[in-house]
Formats: sequence, C-alpha cells, structure tokens
Amino acid sequence: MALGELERAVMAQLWAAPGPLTVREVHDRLERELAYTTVMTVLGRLAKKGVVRQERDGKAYRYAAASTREQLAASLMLDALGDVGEDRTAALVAFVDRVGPEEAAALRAALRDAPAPAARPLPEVPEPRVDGEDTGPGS
Amino acid sequence: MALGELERAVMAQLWAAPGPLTVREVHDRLERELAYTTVMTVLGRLAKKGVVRQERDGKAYRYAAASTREQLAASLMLDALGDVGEDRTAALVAFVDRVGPEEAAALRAALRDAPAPAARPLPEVPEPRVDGEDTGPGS
DNA sequence: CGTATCTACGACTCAGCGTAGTACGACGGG
DNA sequence: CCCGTCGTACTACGCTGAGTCGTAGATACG
Repeated sequence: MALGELERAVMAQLWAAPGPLTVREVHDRLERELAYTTVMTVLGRLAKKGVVRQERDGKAYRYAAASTREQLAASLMLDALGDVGEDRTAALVAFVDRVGPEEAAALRAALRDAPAPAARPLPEVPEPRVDGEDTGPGS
Repeated sequence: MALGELERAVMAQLWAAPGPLTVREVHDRLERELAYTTVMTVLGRLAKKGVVRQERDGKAYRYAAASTREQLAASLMLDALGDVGEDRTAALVAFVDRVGPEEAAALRAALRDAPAPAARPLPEVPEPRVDGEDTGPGS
C-alpha cells in the first residue's frame, strides 16, 4: 500500500493545510509544474485507496487526509510487521535493536501511557474501496 | 523495496531451510508448479536486491537469505517509519497504540534488554547491488 | 452565447513482478 | 566421441501500479 513519490507530495500538502483542499489548491501549492488533471487523477487514486476523504463542496470536491501522517506511518509499520508471518515478537526485538535512542525513548513513553489497550482499530484508512461501495450503510 | 508474492514464497523456503539451497531445491520445495527458470529468475532478482546471498558451489549456486525474517521485517518497519518525515516519535506513539498486548510486551522486553543501543547497523540487507559489485568482506 | 471551471474517463509511459523460453557451457554414460 | 542432462545467462511478454496528461461533458457566470 506504500504511496508513490507524487502521492506522498500531495499528501504532504493535505497534511500541511488547515482544512480540506480543492484540486486547484493542491495543484497550486505543489512546486512541480503539473497538469491540473494529473493532480486530480492522483487525488482520485488516493481517495480510492482510502487515504484521502472526498467531500463535495458545490460543484467541486474538497480533499482531506483520512488519517494523520503518524497514523499512516503506523499503519505501514503494522503492515510490514504483519508480513513477517508468525513470530512478530522477534521482529519487534530486531526493530527496537535498530531504532535510535530518541525513538526508544518515545516507545518507552508510549508503552507507559498505553498499559493494556486491546488493539482498538481506528476507522481511518479503511479497506481500499472497490467501485460502487457505500461509505456507510449505517447498519 | 517490498517483495512480491512469489518472492516472499521463495524467501520462506530459504528461511525454513537449514542451509543454503540450490535453485533446484527451492524449486522442488515450492508447492506451485513453476518452471525451473522462473525460480532462477526470482532468486537472481532477490540477489540483486541484496536480500539473498549467492555463493558458488561447484558449477551451481547456493542461495541463502541475507538476513533473518525478523531483521527484514524490522528493515521494512524502519522504512515505513522513515517515510513519515520528521516527527518519528508521534508515529511511534500511534504505532504502540495499535499493536496488541503481546507485541507491547515484546517491545517492553526488548527495550529493557537494549538500554542504550547506538543504532548499530547490521551488515545485512545492503544497498541494492548495482552491477558488478563486491559483496564485501563483511566479517 | 461564450468562457472558465470541474469532474469523468481514457490513454500512454515506465518500472517491478510473475512467468517462461532459448542459448550455451560443463559433465557423465554409452 | 556424441548426446542427453543440469545449470546459468540473457531475453521477453503480460500485468499492475504510478506518473502524466488530453479530451469530453456538465455547469455556472458575465
């Protein structure tokens, strides 16, 4: 699910903005000289992947990141951890073996704050949307 | 750098084996009905990426995983963490917020064992090899 | 009406992966 | 000595995802 280069650049703009952006706004904020439709395509793909939320604003759409940068990074890390197969704990040991002291400290603090949370899943970054799928049937 | 489906299956065989395997051995252990040359190509690509070590054995080659499954997973996790940009600590907080209790315990234990690890880099998983490059006398 | 602005959809390129065929050298049995 | 077997090297083809854009259609506004 890793994002491409341009996709990351677009996400950076969405994260940096105070609120949802239109295609044009994203396009104007990007340094690169891209066609308007290129940005639109990328935003559409990001929306299809679920990392971006699309909300109507009159004729146009506004786009906002579905999760924070940190949550997305955490998701990616979970994915990498899951790929290992069974022995997650050994992988985690190898992981902390290679993070710097600051990161180790952050991990320690985070573990202190979250004593026994039963892996509550966030609603963000849902399954990649498959065509005409309702975002919320509301049970 | 994420591996593809078949690449993962091949790595699984290499990790499961007690020692380096020849192409034929990997081919025979894989469930799928693949052409011998398919396995050879995949092993070659894995070697070019540096996740597999190629050592001569008479006429043939033997292939071994360059790092353990756990180390590779840790590398992938580091990559995901690095992509976030600056605020690594926040990402780590989000990460521990979403791992299960067992993983949290593993993290705690690992952090206990490694009090001040100055990010020592492993020799495994080197830069993707570019053409004729020496594998290095690494230990 | 004409123009500007959006979205929808398709198309093209390039790289990575899955898959395999062919060419060619080394080796051992008749 | 010749041939089939085994193994490598090289090339190729189809598919998918990402980057890039063009064109067509809807719509609002002077």
